[in-house]
Amino acid sequence: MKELEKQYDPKTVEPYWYDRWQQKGYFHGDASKGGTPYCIVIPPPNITGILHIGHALNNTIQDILVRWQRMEGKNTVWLPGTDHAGIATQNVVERALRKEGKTRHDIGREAFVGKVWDWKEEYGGTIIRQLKRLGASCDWERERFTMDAGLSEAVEEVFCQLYDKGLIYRANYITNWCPRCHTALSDEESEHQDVAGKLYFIRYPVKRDGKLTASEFVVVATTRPETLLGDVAVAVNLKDDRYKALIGKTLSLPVLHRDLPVIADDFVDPAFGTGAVKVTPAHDPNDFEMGQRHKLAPINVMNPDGTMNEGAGPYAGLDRFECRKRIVTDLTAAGLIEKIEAHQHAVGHCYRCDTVVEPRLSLQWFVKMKPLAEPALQAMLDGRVRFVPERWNKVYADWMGNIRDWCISRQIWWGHRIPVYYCDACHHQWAARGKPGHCPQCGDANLRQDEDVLDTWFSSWLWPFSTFGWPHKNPDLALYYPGHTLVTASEIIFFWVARMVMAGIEFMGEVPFREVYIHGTVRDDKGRKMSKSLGNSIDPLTIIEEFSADALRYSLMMITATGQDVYLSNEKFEIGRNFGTKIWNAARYMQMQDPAGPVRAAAGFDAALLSADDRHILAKLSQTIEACTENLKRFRFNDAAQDLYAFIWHEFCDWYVEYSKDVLYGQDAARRAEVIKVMHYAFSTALRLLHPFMPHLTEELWHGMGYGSEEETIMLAPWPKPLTGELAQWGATPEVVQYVDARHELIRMGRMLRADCGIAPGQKLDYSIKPNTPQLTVWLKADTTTLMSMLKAKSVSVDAAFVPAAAMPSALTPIGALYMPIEGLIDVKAESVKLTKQLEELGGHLERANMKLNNPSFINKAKPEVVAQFEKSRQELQEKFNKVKRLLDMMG
RNA sequence: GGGUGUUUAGCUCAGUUGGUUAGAGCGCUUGCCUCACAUGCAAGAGGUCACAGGUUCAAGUCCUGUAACGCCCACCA
Repeated sequence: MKELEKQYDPKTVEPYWYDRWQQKGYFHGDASKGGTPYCIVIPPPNITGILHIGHALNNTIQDILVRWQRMEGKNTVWLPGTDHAGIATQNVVERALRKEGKTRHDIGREAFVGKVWDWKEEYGGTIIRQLKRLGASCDWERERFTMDAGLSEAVEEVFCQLYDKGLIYRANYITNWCPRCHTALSDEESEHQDVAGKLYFIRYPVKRDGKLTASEFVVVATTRPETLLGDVAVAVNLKDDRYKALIGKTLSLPVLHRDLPVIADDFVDPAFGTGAVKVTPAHDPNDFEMGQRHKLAPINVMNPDGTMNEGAGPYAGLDRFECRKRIVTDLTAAGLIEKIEAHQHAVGHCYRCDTVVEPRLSLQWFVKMKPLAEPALQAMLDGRVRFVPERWNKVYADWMGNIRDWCISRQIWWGHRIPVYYCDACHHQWAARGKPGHCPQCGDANLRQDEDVLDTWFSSWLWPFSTFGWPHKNPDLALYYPGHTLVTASEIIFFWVARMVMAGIEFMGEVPFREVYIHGTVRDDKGRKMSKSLGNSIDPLTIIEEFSADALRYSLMMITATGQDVYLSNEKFEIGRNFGTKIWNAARYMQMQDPAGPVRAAAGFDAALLSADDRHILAKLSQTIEACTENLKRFRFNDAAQDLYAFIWHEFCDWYVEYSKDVLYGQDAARRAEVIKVMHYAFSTALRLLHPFMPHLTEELWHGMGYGSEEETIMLAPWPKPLTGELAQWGATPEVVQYVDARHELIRMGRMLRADCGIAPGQKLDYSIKPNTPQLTVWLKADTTTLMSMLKAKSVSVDAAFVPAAAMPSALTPIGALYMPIEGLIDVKAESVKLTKQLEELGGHLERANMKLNNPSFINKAKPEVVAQFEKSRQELQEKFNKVKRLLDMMG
């Protein structure tokens, strides 16, 4: 126990406690200790990354869950680590290399990969250090990297299993190609962006009897004129009368003068463009399929870097966009451009470098996804894994249901090299774990390994079990798999979450986590995504510097409604800072009153000495425990944060501390001791609830106040339980709560009157409250009309008989008396619900009765007495109905 | 094109199974450096709950439609 400084100093306090927690090993989970596991794996940030505000949000949420569950006594692991981020990291190192005037090809594969490792050693830990500054209670002893030995082993194992099962294949196919990164991309890595492009209408001359006709053309529309160099046909719809006669005829490809057949294909939509489509199998996925259907060999006219190759004839060597310009110029000169229209369409962009993606034919590796997706979809439908908020279930299901094969090969050097080997002697090809010495078929030792590396996500999708030592069986894997919760943003549901579910089921036989909490995206105050290029990003470390890590964490939680996007600006962080200051000062107040208070508080209360206010704050505390816990269970972090804020600031500080001053500065020693006990009880409990949100401040106060011994930590203090039994024991009944709440209302009204009537704050007024009909008598210098209207606005009843003038101090004018009915308050909601049920029942009867009476067959068949009797009872019912309705109206 | 989210105070947002007077923070107005806290205290003003219908005794909340903005997915060249 030490005296609290006047000013809280997070800059020294926060790192102090974080280091201590780490030294003491509080973050580490030990499988041999057994118990109920609670495991979260971190979405591994890229080694190229620096902590941005989205990470801060994501990791604060995870830390809150983990710290809460740790206090609940679970065997907790939050497994941290980083992702090697293939393309992104390679780009960074290549850029550095370029500054030296070199390319990766100049230094060779091995040296380049060595350089990336060097870079990783030097800079790859940045984000980890930043997570520590945030207060993340990760199990750092378990830190993993997607390229470390264990994970690489898992990657090879998975590749071989899928390969041997026939789920991995190699094929020539149109893939998304990034000409800047020189690699294929998966569909997910190609981001569609709307682009204001142009639709070029180009004339293809028709040949008759092998000769060009001067005036006959087929006009095709395209957004990428340069690809016409790779055309092998023009397609029309069989049902399109305009072109029927041309099917089977020959056209001449502009510029290159190649002969192109006119073919018929259902794919062509007669309503779009001109109804005639150029067929370019090497540069368009649809055309590729058409080419296959019609057995037309593709012509590739582009190099991997996006320049035109020798197939482009005179345009060889030009960049694709330069070529586009030139070809349009040339076509225009030749009179072959019919028109050019503006055309808005979606174009794929590389998710790493934002270059326009080129659909391009190349030899790539793929994973067959359907067999993996079906059980993963089923797991969600069964509820074995569920998304919060629920709406993401549908997004997940849609993707799983329409899944396409996953292109997993990348033409880069940084990553897990594809473990496929080729024997040139016998042309055998196989996948192997570890580096094989010779060909298993012919024994030849002259082997080649595939040059490509795997998609980064091919290691990420194994993260929940590869990090625990899979494929080797071990106690960690047995206890901590499957994990409990996954916390992430919606952007990587397809990249990562969905694929982890598939891998978990395929290789572990069970989903990797039970629930997936999808939080919102952090945006700036104009609704834009935070990004470096926009210059609108808020650097969490700057915020930590200016406010504190706890302030950052708490503020983020206050404004993050479940799954909603967060709009952020700098001043939002004042919430957390001010809250921290408030708490600090409340603690100082208590310490000043009685430094030994916490010790005495441990003794428990003497119920007979508790006042209504004491009981009230204890009841509110219990409500807060319950609400806060429930809200954490439901991922309602903003509500939980709000609960704590309202309790600590408004109940505890605004009311209870103020109330306590009367007692603590007073003479009644027994009451004084009791109030101090209550105060410490409430405060220390609130600190525990707040710990997951503001870990450093709460630990500092836990020790500063002396709630735990030097060797203890609030991190492992038990999570508070609602005080159901205790409240009854202490006499903290709902009536007491209602009474005190009502009195607060009265006091507020008194203050209002003071303020409105201009009574100086220093001037004492005489408020008297009588039991049962607590009456506030106010003497004020104001007229009755004013008071009446004020009271009316607050809908408080005013006794018609004012206090007799004789009873007033002569210097003041009596103006009114205020009544607050405490006994006999009607629970309008409960009563209404009761009546509503009655009404529904009556309504049902009534409707049936009406139906019967309106039914001709009933009237005809029934005896008149029966009808009369029926009519009578229907009227009675109606009356009853109206009565209930009137009652309801009165209450409403 | 399909899906999905948002629209509530000047601003940023809560508002759970429909139910008492629609809340919070910031900002604003007024008065206070009152012995924990001016990063504070007390009081106040400020709302046609996007719009139009509907269901209900009762709608910010449920249903139908409309509009604006946003996000995701998508091989009409």
